[in-house]
Amino acid sequence: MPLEELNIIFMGTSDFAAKTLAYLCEQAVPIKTVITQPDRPAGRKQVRTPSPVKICAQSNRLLIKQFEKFGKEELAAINALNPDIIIVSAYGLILPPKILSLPKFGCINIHASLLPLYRGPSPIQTALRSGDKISGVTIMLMDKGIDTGTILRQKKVEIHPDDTFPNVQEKIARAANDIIITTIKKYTAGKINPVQQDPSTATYTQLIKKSDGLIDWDSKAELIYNKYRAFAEWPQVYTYFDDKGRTKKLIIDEIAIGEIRSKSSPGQVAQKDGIIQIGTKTLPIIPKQVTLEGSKKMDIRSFINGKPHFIKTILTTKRGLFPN
RNA sequence: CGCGGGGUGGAGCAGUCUGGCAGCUCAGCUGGCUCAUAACCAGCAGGUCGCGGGUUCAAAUCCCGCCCCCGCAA
Repeated sequence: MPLEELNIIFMGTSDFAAKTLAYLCEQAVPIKTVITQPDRPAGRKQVRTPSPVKICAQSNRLLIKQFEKFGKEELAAINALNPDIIIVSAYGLILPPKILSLPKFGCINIHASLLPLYRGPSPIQTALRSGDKISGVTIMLMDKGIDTGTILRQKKVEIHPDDTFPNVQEKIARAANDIIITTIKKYTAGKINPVQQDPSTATYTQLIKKSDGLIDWDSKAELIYNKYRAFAEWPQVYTYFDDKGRTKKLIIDEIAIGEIRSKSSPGQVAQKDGIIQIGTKTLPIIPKQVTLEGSKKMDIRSFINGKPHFIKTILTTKRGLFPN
């Protein structure tokens, strides 16, 4: 069905969703209305900040609606728009089932994994943490469950060993853009037979908390590295550092894995051939960029210039729990 | 009034509590040494100590006001 004849609503909030919306606008797909989460307080000043989707919608002069909840009024408002189809991408809240049946063609969802793998809120991060080499995007029809709907189309994406969250997200968003328009056209023309997911192979992802970024040095270097890749954008990986008796949080912005197994015990900082390395259960971790609490992001060399006592300290997972 | 750390040569920091010559590591420059190094030796240059006011014989340091950066919280 030609897109021009469809009443399309786009629902989304995050950066990932904004990439799709931007593409749809670029391709002149008529979006009747954009629904995004209300502006939330953010940052140190707690300023109410518009979502990436809202910013994109504004610059494309689209109609924007922001609902605090989905009660009768809100549903009626959506119904009044007479949508033929709603495209949902990373909206961030679970939609009430009543919305799903409002549009003639239902709600379709863009999900950043190859369902039924990685259902839930953090598919990209979970794929990276698992060290997966393949991920992808799924376009599906939404039903009552979370990411359980029938599949319209999927596209695979390769993940390279040094990919981190931002560029994997970018790849997957691009894959989504590659298929979204033709999928909608074919689906609304009745040319796609939705395929059921096999629930026996389904896996689930968790909402990520800031504290998930804490590094456990007593684990394999590969696991720490994968965590760093997954959380590169948010919440980042961090450890605690005894700065002359004061425990401080140290974010490690950029790391690599050393090639030679070191004798250092987990969390032990050492300098070898001028390179700072931190012991793990296996290979050493080499920090390259760090941010100390209260300070700016800097390269490890600069950090050592100011705090030479960092070498020989033992990093830990808790505040105030340092040996000696 | 949410909590906390900070602004000192180009980079990262100490010095501030207890006022008294501007200090450390790195980078830079000059020369030297070495088969060689993110190595070593000798020397040089580079600073309105965030901004404004106050106290004082004397302020990076004490007092008042302001600006900016960052970690937490949300």
